[in-house]
Amino acid sequence: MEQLTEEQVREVKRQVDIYTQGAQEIIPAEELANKVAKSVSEKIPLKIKLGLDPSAPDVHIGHTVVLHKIRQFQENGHTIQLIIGDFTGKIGDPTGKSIARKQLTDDEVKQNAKTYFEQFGKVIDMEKVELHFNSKWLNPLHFEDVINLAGKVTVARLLERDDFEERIAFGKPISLHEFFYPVMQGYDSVILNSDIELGGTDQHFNILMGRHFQERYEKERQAAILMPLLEGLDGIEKMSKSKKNYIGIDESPNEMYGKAMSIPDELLIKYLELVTDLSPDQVKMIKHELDAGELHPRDAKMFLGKTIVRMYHSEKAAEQAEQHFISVFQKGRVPNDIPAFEWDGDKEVSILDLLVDLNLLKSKSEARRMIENRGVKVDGKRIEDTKRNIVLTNDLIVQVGKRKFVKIKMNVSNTFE
RNA sequence: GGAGGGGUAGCGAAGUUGGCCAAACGCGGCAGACUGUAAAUCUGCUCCCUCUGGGUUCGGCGGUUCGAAUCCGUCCCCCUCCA
Repeated sequence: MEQLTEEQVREVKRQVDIYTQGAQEIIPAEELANKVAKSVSEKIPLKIKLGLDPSAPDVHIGHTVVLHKIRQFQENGHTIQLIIGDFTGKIGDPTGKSIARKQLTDDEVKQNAKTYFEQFGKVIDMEKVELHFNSKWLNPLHFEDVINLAGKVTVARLLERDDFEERIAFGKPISLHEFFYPVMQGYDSVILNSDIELGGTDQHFNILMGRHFQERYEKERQAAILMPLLEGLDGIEKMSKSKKNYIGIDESPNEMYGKAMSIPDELLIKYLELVTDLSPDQVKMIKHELDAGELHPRDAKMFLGKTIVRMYHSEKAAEQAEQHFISVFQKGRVPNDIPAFEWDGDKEVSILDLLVDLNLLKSKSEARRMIENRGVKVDGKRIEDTKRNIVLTNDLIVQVGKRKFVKIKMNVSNTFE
């Protein structure tokens, strides 16, 4: 490699700093730096690989951790290789569970890929992405090719994978074809000549397989950037749809803002680093102010909420979400965008029936309990008596807990006076 | 194919000499207090209803009994060990 100019050295450092931010692990760090250096000096973009599982198209901000990293590479002119693992998805990965994951059809894969795209577009520039389906090169392989490929890795090596190791220790079965998942993923890197592969820390083993196979095919080995898995709103478990601890990137501004406010303080910096478009310096500054006690954690979190809403909606929406939050939660006012409920029942009903009919609570028993727990208000006044009857009027506001509101809209046909 | 263990509320887990069991306890969840929709803490709730009482629950079905999560029969499902 030629000697870099001083300016180029600075440029390399700048880029490396960005790519390193928030990463859990870089394997190996020198190689990443070297690759960037080479790219800068020879003005050739790096090929950045990201594999996608085509079976889970519900995108939440946990998924965007890796996307933000992608975006940083994009902004510096590198090439992004998005791989839809359609071949892998069609086989169906049982991954140790007794329930074998269902196999996806072509149509489902396509549909899921489309959903990914629409949503990914909010973080990265989809126009500038190279898209690959790995069935393109995996499908045509003959059994002989597969055997050859399999000959390039040892069983001992494959058994190093944590969950394989674990399953053997616990006497759980491993199907032979499961060994091929890392093999296929590694082979993808060979085909695409990837320079860097991105992934969550759970991809550690698979990404290293890419290095292994590239070496066996006498290619330059890719470097790995492993991003931490983002904890959800509970601060404990990994963010996931099923745990209901996620912020979906399709959610409304108020929901996003509110959810951001409810993350534990300990996660604040991590969120700023991993799911916002703030620069490393901006995050550092906030961290410094927090540590110095100059910035209230609540205010920092409000900034986080605003930033997230701004990214997925707009500056204006972010501003409004903040005003909404201040008004409703800090000052305890009733929000102004309460869902309306068209009421065409009787004009006077028991409070229990009302709560159930408005879908605020599931059963009358639950409604009774909620009242006994002092969690029900009608027009701002707490209901104490479970036997109470409510006379319904237009715009009457029924509230359960802190966050559930419904506004009654009297059906015209039923309004006699 | 053989031997054994088990299926209890969202989860984990007691209870199996029949009544005191709508079922301990923990977690989770919800509400209230305190707050910053954070954490910690405290309080209450957590099957349904016409609620100081009533109804339906402990894998399914059937039986014994005044009375069964607990006993018997049968079926379904899960797990472990041996082959």
